[in-house]
Amino acid sequence: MVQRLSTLFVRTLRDNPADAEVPSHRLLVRAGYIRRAAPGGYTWLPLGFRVFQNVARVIREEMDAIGAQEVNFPAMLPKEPYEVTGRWTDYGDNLFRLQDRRKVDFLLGPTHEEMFTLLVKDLYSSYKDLPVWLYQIQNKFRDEARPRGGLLRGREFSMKDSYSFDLDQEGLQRSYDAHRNAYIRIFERLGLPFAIVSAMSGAMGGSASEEFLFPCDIGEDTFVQCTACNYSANTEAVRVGVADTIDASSVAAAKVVDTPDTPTIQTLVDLFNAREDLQLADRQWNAADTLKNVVVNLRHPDGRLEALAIGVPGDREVDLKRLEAQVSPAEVEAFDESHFAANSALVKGYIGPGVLGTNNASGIRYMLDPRVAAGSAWITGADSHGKHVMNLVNGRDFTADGTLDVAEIRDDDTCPSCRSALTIKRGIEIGHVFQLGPKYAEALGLQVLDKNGKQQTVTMGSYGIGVSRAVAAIAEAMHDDSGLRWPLEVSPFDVHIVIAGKDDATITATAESLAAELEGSGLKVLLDDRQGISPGVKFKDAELIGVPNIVVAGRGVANGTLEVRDRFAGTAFETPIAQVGPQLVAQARGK
RNA sequence: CGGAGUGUGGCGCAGCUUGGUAGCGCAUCUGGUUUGGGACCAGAGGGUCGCAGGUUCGAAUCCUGUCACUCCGACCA
Repeated sequence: MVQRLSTLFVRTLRDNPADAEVPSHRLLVRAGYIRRAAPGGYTWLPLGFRVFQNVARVIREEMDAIGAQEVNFPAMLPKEPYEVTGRWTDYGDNLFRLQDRRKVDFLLGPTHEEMFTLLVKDLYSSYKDLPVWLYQIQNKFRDEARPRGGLLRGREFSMKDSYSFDLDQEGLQRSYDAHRNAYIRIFERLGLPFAIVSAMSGAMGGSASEEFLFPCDIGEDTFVQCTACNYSANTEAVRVGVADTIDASSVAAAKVVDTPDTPTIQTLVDLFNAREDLQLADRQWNAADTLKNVVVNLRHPDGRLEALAIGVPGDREVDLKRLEAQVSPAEVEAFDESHFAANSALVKGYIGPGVLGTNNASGIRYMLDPRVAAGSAWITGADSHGKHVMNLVNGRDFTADGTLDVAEIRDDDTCPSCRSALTIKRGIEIGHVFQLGPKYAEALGLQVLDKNGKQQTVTMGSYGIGVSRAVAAIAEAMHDDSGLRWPLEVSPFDVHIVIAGKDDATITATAESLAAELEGSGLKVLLDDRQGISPGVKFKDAELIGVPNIVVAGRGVANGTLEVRDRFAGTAFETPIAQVGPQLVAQARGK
């Protein structure tokens, strides 16, 4: 049925809502696609819900095409499975917990690995049943500390999550590749540009993991791409290779230097450059010649607190996100004055490898950035107030407990794969594929009998797409200054017909007849039949709403033409009335 | 959770400094004029000023608390 704008449940806004900052959020609210209903929760209005359903349809078609089967779980889940896997506590404050009238604990599902695992365990027990791929499109709940960007990060949001179950790693790899390829097709159909980057698996556990990121300045994820090869990774997942060993035989013996008033790396470097006896023959000292030792506390899941020291070149900071990702599930806390006071070996501001390490005075585990090559010489703390030591050689004068790759990644850093330069970009995570491995199957006892009649633990994969987030991402990617622009595949309507100009029976009849013709051919039509509204308002609304094809029935009708506009190309053609229908139908068929 | 800012009809805002019972634009309704780029005239409806206390004869305005929102940071399949 032709949808008339005069009866469509919508109210477009002339002004931007004050609480919306990012363009997709502003436009989705202004054009009447969504309304905020709760902190981090949005209501879909008819226009928005059509787009949402279209995105979901594309996802369904591609998931079904690879043989995945759709199921649907409740959002309110029992605590027990999540206790077994530890996520009842590991998920922390981000988990919505609630109790029933008898004080029994429940949670609102943030993701459903446990439930899918138990479902398969419930029904299947033979290798002959595998592989099996199940998915659902469902609202997820996460008590985000800071929802933002409207649909981009909500506390209740729609996610397509699928799960694969295989007998072995080769099977898992096939399942993973099938989903990965399906995701590529999905995002291509949605018209979303994307980068596939290596990722950390985070709270999900498991091993191989890649993210689909929509590159975009307002994105919350930072990733690197190699300028030469196809390496790309979330900055949290970038792994710098361990530097080659350097021959240290010509390095003079380590020497302690008095360095009063050098609280920062810069003041230390300045002092070395100012002292004639310390100056270098061929260049200035710089921050990269110093070894900075950063001490943090790790809070382990069992509540235990462990101090950890990290040695990084002085020109780099420790990237807390990268650190958190590396030490997960432990959390990073500050090492404050009271902790310094409790460890007398540490001299704040002058900490050096002399006391760090499990076998040294502080007893603190000491990890080195992989850039700190064996055989490299450093200026670093001498563990005595106002003193540093120079020519301290890694491997000769000190050893660490291992390497830990958590220093910040910078533009122009070296690609771990081909040694060319990396560039840093931001992106919105729109999809994520994981090889979970046996973690959940093991925890929940999902086993099947193999050919030999022996119990085998199943290996799993998990694959997510943020459906509501994808709607926002498309809006973000496609909009222009006048409003939204939807690819035909997801547009709420195929054609937006505007009745413009003076009230004229011929114009109205022509528009009505075109609308009926298009609907008859299976297209979805939005007809702006509002009366007493000036054409300018209708044009502005049409551009704001963003249906890609706009047909204007107006002054041209007297000469036998309609104006056909392309929202993306910005073009407008006067087209003979009889040609308009067939032309739009052909375009829609070819989409 | 830390820092900054903001809460006044559906949306955007003024009023708050100096307390006196709420106003403007958009949107909505009625009538009329208008009709190819967010028209005009006349009239109308709609707000316990985020919430709860307090001060005061009197609070949108001052005080305290609280909730929510936005931005930056922390956090975040």
